[in-house]
Amino acid sequence: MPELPEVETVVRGLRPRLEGRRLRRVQQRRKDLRFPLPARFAERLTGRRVERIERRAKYILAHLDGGEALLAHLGMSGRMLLVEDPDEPLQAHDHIVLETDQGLQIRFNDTRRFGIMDLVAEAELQAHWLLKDLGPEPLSNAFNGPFLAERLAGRRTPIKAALLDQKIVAGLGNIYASEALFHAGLSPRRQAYTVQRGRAERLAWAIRDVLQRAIAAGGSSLRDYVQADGELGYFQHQWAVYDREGEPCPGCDCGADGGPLGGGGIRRLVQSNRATFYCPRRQR
DNA sequence: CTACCATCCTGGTTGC
DNA sequence: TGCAACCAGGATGGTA
Repeated sequence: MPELPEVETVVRGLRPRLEGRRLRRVQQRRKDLRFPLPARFAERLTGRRVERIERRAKYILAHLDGGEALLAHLGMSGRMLLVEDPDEPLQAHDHIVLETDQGLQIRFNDTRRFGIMDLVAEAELQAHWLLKDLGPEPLSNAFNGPFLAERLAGRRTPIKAALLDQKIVAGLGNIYASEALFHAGLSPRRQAYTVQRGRAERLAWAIRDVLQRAIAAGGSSLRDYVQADGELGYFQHQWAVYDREGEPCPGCDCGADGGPLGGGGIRRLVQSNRATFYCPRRQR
């Protein structure tokens, strides 16, 4: 599930339990996730103190003493489970277990194994191949209407696809891309280069707003997804269009029959092999 | 550049 | 009920 708000929620859950703690035991239960884990992964983590945890786009960065950082990505199904009792049996797909000097375990569980972990020297972090091309943080001051307009200029790809491009904005995924376009009143099919000036301003604002509201709600929980602290986010109840095909969108009579634009409510379409949801009345 | 597709993997849901 | 097809929050890489 993890897009920016979910990763931010996980980071906030991990911080109080991990920052300042030393890793006394690390288990690596398979040699790879999406990519091979680095050489001597568990040994290099064991005994290290976690100085600070931060989020960059959908990545989790745990800065360690000794000059390295643990880089983690949750992929599609990755979860960080906090387990108080180290004797609790491991579950299927628990791939990595970090145990702190207080006896708390953080179990990285990832059924589909699209997740990533790597150990990177601090000095090489900026240039890391997974991080170096990322666009700006959408919640930072660097991200605004004029910036977005400039990045979209000349691009013939649909705006929905452009929003999923992590080089343009870092951290949006399939759910929040649909949601942001709805709130900005822009059709997902619109060519990216036509989003300029006022439209870019509205879209940048909608992106920030939807991400901030999702973070405030603790992210969106699907199926059994649980945050690091065991709580369930509830932003999925505030989705305006995502996964709501056929329902009327909020504050619009698009569900009603008739009218020049027809009815039937929220529509689903496939772009770049991904589902997009939108309201044909409110989004142009 | 861009569009499209396959790919990595598992498991839940849908439809016949 | 059984089973196969389809679908899923990400992201890359190859091809045309």
